Amino acid sequence: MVFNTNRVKRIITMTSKKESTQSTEERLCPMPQIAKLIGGKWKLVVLQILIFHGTHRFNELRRKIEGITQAMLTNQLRALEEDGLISRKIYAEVPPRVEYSATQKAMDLNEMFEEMHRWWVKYEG
Amino acid sequence: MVFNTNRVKRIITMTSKKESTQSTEERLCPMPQIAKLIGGKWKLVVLQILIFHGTHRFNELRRKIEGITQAMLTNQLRALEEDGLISRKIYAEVPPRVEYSATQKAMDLNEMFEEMHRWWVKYEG
DNA sequence: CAGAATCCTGTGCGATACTG
DNA sequence: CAGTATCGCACAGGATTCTG
Repeated sequence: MVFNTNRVKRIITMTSKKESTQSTEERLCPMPQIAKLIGGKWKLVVLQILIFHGTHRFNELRRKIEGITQAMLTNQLRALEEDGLISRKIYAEVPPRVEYSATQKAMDLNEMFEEMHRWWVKYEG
Repeated sequence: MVFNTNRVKRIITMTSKKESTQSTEERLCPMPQIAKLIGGKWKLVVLQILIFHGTHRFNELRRKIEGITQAMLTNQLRALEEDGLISRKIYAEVPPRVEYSATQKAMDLNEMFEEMHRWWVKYEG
């Protein structure tokens, strides 16, 4: 083991409220549920942009995310909004303007993104 | 912005090798590719177990991961092995024994898991 | 501009049965 | 014990068209 064993133990302890009947899947933080929040092909991309590059309009996102269709972007934005990860602000203008931005809940994912990024640079960059 | 802006700037700088033609998706670390490595319904679950709970045999994993089928577990383990995230050690015994463990590459994801876990506890725990 | 509404397709995922 | 081998479906993901 190269990583800090104490930190690992602490995490395992934190997560094991009941010792006996629960599966490992439950005692650790439940990845399937996390996958629902940030899984899929686009959610991490959208979050990354909104977290690190600030508020964007719909078509700004669309242009920045190569390969995504309008429908998919709409879907992902709706899902993210439902999960409280992004906020949607509509301006009563003509032409209509809608701005998307990361909520605090999403902002707090930035540390995770940083770790993910360091890891990526180390092994795939 | 609540989070540390300097760190954010540093990350953006780190990732932008070419400024001009590349999409944001490419200038930041490419989430679609990361999703290929650790995405899907089971990979994070398997990795979490192997990283934080050490080496496991096939059926040990199977028992710990509620709801997974043999076929799926095999698939995910093969994929993870191909990506260099887990190692597979076969013992020439009867009955056969195969042990799976996290590689260093996977071990280095533990910080990301920790951040993910802190976030989960804060918002969903 | 920012979508809604359709329709369509690939494949992620799973159930089941069989094997060295 | 630790797998393969099939089969099949639901659903994520996508192309296209229409609208306030």
